[in-house]
Amino acid sequence: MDNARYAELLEETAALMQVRGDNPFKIRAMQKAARVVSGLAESIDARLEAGTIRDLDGIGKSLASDLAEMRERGSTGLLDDLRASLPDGITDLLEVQGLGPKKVKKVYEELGIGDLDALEAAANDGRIASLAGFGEKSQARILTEIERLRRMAGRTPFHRAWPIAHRILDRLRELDGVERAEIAGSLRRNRETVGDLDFVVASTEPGPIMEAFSTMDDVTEVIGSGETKTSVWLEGDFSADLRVVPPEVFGATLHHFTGSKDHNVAMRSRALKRGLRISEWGVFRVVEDGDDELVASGTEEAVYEAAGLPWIPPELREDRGEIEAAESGGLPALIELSQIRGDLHMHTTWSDGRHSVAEMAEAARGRGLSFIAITDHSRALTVANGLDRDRLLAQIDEIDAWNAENDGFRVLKGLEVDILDEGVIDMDTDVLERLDWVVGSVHSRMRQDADTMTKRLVAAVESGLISAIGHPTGRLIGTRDPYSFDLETVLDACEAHGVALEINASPERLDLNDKMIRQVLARPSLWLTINTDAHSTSMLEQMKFGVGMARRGGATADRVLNTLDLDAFLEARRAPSAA
DNA sequence: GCCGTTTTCGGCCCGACTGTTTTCAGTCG
Repeated sequence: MDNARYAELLEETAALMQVRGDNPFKIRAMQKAARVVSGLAESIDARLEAGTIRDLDGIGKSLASDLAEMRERGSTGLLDDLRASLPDGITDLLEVQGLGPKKVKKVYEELGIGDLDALEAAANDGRIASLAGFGEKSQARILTEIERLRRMAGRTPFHRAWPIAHRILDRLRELDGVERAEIAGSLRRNRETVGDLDFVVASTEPGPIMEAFSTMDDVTEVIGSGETKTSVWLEGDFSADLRVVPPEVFGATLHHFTGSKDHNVAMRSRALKRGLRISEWGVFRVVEDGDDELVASGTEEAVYEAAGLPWIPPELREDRGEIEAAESGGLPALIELSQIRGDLHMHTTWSDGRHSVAEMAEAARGRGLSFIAITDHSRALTVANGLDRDRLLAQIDEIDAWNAENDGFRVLKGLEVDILDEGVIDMDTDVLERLDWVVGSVHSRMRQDADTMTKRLVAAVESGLISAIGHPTGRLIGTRDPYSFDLETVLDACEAHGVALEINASPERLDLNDKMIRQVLARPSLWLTINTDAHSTSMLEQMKFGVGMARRGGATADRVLNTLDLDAFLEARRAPSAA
């Protein structure tokens, strides 16, 4: 059973426990376990077998036996009981904004409502408003929220949220009285999907700023507005929160709204043990029989310092051990965009790109890179005008000619070669051996079963003809699931043959993701590469998204092949040569 | 249910905001 399934079962258990009204601390323990399991690089199965399951933070005696039972029969006694006593669709009700466990319990117990359809019907005929604690407004809100829930498919993919967030940020920064404005929330943490957008602004005059925010073009509805906080719905069914605070508390507020929630909870309970209290208003020393004393609030660095910690990069703030690492001086020096020297996956007009080899080279040089690899598609990808043998040979000549005329920047000869069925490489070996760098990618028959796909990828790696695996899971965030295969088995092969794993920086892909990056990092001999897969000069700027995902995975520059200078890179890469 | 720099019991983050309320419970992040 894979970790995601364990996490689902734990989450379902936690959700049902909420509706049943179980001890909130037990529920929190269950939720934490789900988070730990889903973020774990190694498999739960392996941990259970090795007897090391209880070494995990948040997994005690009871959860260890729950996990063992899940492995054995796909459920637990507790989960069976919960499922038997509550209707199937009841956890869907928790997805309705404004309905929490208490209210769900109430509508279920008093009206027998167990799914969204029943809730909608009850709201339509007025039964909700007649319940104690509910009223006309909550009933109307439930209807609009159900409608919204049915329209949207969960969290917003990063690549959709990012441009909108930056447009709003730019507007906020132009407003009078705004001293600082930043994006917070999961977008700042570079998560691949975001629940909503969060903005933090420093100003002494919140009123006009919140007014301007709530009347922006994109706003379809104001959800709420208080003295310091405004929440709105935006076009496209996702929400945005704005918090406006005095400049002297900006750091504490930015920290608070960057989250994650779990990171904040962990920070706060840690602070409590040191006689400190942390809120969005600052770090305070708790004073008995008096006002708590402000210790820090201006910058995030000061907040962490007051808590006895170094600043923790947002990408790591998920309560997955980063606080302990910070405490022991073990935080990784995460890779930064400025450390990237080359881009090893991009397309030109030779296949489906919009710009020529020379244009891509000039644009990359203009961005401060010192080398790129041109990796157009191979012939199997006919829809992308893939290169056959002769056209690739002609491109090689063109690149040689460009390099001969240009100093101080190098264009490497490459190919994004299709990995066909059974791992067959879609180009002649003698041509591949003339290339500097070959990205092997799967673009066809993606729905093969895990065993077939694993063998296909392993065979491609074992050919010796590829330098890296491109967008290794094939996923498109929110659109196409990753194909199923066993990453660990493929990594075994990559270790044996010196093949690198790509972090494809295209924001629709972000592939590998953070968890898989950690799996790669756990094997010290493996290299990562971070590449844009640019199909135009402007797309070269997407490198930052790949770096963001690498940072979430905990990657340091010394594990990323394209942070090396050209000579070191050429020395370290797998040069294509038949195995 | 988990956990330990006030250890094996007794705690477990914190504040803003809303709606239904006459002082606060519930939700959210």
